[in-house]
Amino acid sequence: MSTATLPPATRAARWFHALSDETRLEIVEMLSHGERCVCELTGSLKAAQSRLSFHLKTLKDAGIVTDRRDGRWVHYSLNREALNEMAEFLGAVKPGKHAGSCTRACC
Amino acid sequence: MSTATLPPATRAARWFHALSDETRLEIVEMLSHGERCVCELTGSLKAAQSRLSFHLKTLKDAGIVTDRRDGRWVHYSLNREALNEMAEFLGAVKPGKHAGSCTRACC
DNA sequence: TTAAAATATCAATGATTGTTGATGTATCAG
DNA sequence: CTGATACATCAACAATCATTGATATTTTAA
Repeated sequence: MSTATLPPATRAARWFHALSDETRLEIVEMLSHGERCVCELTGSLKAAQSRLSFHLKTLKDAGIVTDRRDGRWVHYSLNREALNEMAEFLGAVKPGKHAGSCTRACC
Repeated sequence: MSTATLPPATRAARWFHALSDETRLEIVEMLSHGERCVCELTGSLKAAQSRLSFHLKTLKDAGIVTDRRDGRWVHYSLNREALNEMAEFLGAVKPGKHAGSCTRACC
């Protein structure tokens, strides 16, 4: 279920989709403080367990978070690499990057 | 139709949603080379006109692009500010930012 | 070995989003 | 004024996504 082999635009679209939901952004915010287990997230975000699980899976499938089982708990943490690549994408796309070499075809 | 007054998480979710579609990412890529009119985008991306228009509206509503009418053409360009804020969000969320001050509640 | 806790998965449903083709609107050229 | 061009909007439909409640799985404790 890795996204590593997908074409770049597809990968990027999945990353952005994973962050396009407020609940998932809250999860990401919490994980930015460090690894958290699902029970902590369920407690803080007022969300049903299966809902949380769904959103965590969405984030995981997109490669934004990783999980680690420890006994009966599962701990989630952010994947720094994915966040870096997203930031890189945004940087590459900033206006002005290509200035000069880009003429317009019409109008 | 501005997003300026929305709560930050809502705003961020909309930005990310706007970039969660491959067609829109292609549009953004093209606009990163400079302002473009719809006819150029329609030509390059193999997409029906109404489809393009829909995606441009989505990007515009999210504040990612701006438009400028010039006679019978409409030119779109990237909104540098929004891209900066997205990058800022990603930077703020990178693991390690809060190291030390964050203890875990359980597990 | 049984029971309970932590989490995942599933099926059903509803909500949101994207696509298509048709029609509307503004602007310009003749 | 008329017709054509560039673009937006709309309605209908299809596809994707999120939510809920129920059930399954794994692990540990008693």
